[in-house]
Amino acid sequence: MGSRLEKNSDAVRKRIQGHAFDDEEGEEYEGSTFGGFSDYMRRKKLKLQNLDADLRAQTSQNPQIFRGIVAHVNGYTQPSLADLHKLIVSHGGGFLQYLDGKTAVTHVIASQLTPKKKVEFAKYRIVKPAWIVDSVKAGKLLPWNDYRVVDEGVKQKVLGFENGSVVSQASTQRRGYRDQTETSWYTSQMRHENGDTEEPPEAPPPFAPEPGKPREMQSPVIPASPAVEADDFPGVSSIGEADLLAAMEDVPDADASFDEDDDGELMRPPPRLDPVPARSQSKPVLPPVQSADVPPITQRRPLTPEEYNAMLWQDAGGQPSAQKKPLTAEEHNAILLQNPHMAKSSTANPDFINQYYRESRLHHLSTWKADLKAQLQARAQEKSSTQRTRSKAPGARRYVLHIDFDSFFAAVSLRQNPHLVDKPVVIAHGSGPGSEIASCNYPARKFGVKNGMWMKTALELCSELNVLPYDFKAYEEASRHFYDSILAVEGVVQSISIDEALIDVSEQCIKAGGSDGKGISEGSIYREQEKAKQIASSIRDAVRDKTGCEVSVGIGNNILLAKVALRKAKPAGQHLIKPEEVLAFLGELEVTDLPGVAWSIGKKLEEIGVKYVKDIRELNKERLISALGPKTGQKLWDYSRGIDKQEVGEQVIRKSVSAEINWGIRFINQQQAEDFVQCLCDELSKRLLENLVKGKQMTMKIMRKAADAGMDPPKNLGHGKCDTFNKSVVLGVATTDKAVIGKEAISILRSYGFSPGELRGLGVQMQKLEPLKPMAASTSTVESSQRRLQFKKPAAVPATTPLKTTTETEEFKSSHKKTRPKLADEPDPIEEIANPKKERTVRLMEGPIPLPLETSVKHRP
DNA sequence: CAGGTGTGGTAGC
DNA sequence: ATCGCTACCACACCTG
Repeated sequence: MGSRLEKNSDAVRKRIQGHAFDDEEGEEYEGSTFGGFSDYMRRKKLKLQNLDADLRAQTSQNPQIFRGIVAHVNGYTQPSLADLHKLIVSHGGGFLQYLDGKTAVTHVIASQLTPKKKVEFAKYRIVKPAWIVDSVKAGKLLPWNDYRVVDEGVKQKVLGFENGSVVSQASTQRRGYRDQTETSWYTSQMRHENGDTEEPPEAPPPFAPEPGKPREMQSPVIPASPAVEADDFPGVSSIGEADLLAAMEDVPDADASFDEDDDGELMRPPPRLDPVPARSQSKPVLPPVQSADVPPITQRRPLTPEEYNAMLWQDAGGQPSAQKKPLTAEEHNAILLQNPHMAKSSTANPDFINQYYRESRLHHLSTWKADLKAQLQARAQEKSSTQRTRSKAPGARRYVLHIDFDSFFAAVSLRQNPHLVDKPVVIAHGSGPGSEIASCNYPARKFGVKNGMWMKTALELCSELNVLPYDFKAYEEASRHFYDSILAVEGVVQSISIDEALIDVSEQCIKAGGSDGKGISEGSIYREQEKAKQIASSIRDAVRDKTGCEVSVGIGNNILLAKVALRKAKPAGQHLIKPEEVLAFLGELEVTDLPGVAWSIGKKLEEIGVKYVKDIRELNKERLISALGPKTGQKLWDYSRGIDKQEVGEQVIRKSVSAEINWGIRFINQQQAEDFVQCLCDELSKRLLENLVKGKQMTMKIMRKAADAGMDPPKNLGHGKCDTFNKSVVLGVATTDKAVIGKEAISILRSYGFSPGELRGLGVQMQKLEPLKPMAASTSTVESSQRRLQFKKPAAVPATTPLKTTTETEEFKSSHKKTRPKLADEPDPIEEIANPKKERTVRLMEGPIPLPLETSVKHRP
């Protein structure tokens, strides 16, 4: 296995090669030679002062094989520095005269290096000039590895590898986030204040506007939105291109967001983080176009779908033309988003985040689960504080019920459409090929349709599929009835999801058996089992009664067995696994039927000859552990023998809060990406407040289009094949402040220097959580967690346990008294809680949020 | 070896 | 068209 560094390096190479490939595809570059001035007169005349930009513009018909590369030449070379410079720039590369150790040169070109230089350049890829020359001759980017100056054996620690990918569309790149800020933005700011200047005077700042570039090129013209209309699209060149470019420019006050909190040095970003025009950041290789050529946007009409398609088709490389080159990711997105339907469902829509979360089933499932977990914990805590009798006899038999709706979404939605119950039905947003099937009824399953499947596949299996829409509100209601029924049973309850729960009813069953639950008394065991079956049966009746839907129940002596029994129980049934059946039952299951075993572990097991659970028993524990790791190995060893030590209802406190979106992400400039990240951080901050926690560590998650992935993934507005990048930063102090979180997140995003158009997914996460305030905990914890899903009257007992009682209490007191400088824009948590109405308005769910309390309180322990 | 970070896998419909 | 979330665990690898 390669190291992460090597893996990233591979990714970079793939990407570089991918670019070369993209560029070759669909365009004829034959005959274009270095300099490539032959087409010059055919091109629009451009007033440019910047030599590199000029050269690029003149030679954009050359294969842009060095796109994404930023080179620096060291020492005497053959060909000369000037010639290499021309070669690189005329083929899409970036060039830096100075190597200040901070800008992200991707390659250093040198014929040879002194030992000292080798050390100095240790973090760069050092290649021979022949790499450039040969690549140009070949018309494609050759692997730089073949032209290493430093021996293969020597570990070249390449700049930026640790940041993920070095090579991006950007001609220059920022240093890694860690390089700029050791721990957080604050510390870097401190260093700045101490006069640690980072830029040698002669070196241009990495992301500053290129000197000599006409100013109007770098500033903004039109925000991209559905409002952007175009009158014509004469191809992707001349005016059409100019339109797009204009639309892609940043808005004028790009740094306004950083200036608004003007209350001290702390809030000002370090100079190198200043927002810069998208042009210099994301589109360095593009020939600049005069804005004067852009007709006023208001004069244009929307494009017809055919026109969009035609444009995108050109992008796909169908038309060989010396004039045209593949669109950049930003150009592509700009065209895509001209389609109002696309714009509405993507980041181009200002209300995107709200709209998205309102419709995302996975978001709902996750938040429901978190809510339920919090409530059940509160309940358990309340219970244990009132009755201290939870003394489980060790070694006694246990009876666990796993209860679950049959095709939950489908069953609930079908109540409105009873005529379809015997027909194949799925729940999905639409019937397009990439629409995901959230739930399918049993008639549909007979065709092989499965949850999570894309519509395209499902329709191939079953052409007469009926698609019903989601009804999240109805699901919540059904769930409430479900949990009412579950909680009416005497036992320990654990929520698995909106429609699924575990109950440990051992106590009841053993009592019914009339023994201590340990000895082998057949009569007792029989009576225990019958009791469990009877409980299951009554739950099924109760839920059917209240919801009109079927639930199935698996019964076993531990969670594992209850879970696998449930598989056999479905649909509309129940199944109890007797102790003497356990080994035979489990043995015939495939390993991927075990909880926690899916395709990845399944594949690993297959490689060592394991397909069925019984095969696991043939392996010794060491073999299993060496293949899967110590924990997983041990767990599967146990599982295969029916052993599962986990208890129902084990309390786990929340360790992270996050918000991410990996669909509909289509930016056409850096500013949009950053604005979106800020919105995500606002959302995250809101969720922190709702959960009454603050976080000390933030992680930014980024998905970027894989080098070999097309611009448009098979799923509409989906993320397609991506590389993922995570970076975390430890904040000096735990916070909920969206401004602070946003700055850090944006800073990390920038440090990668990705082309905004290639971003496909973004997320922010807070960890190292601390409780927010003591007051909060006693007044409204329960409320905050029950705002959305409520099956029970709020308990009088706080739901959250302080993480560490002693220190936390201290911290509460101090933070309460201390007049810490209030950061701009920071909501006062106490204030927030004192005025819950403010919070109530925020929630995403439709309809009145607080569900009627009376209906849900059926049982009081 | 205890601690960190980043990556990957899994679960729910 | 389409709504590919989110919390948690485990692991690999690194540092001191």
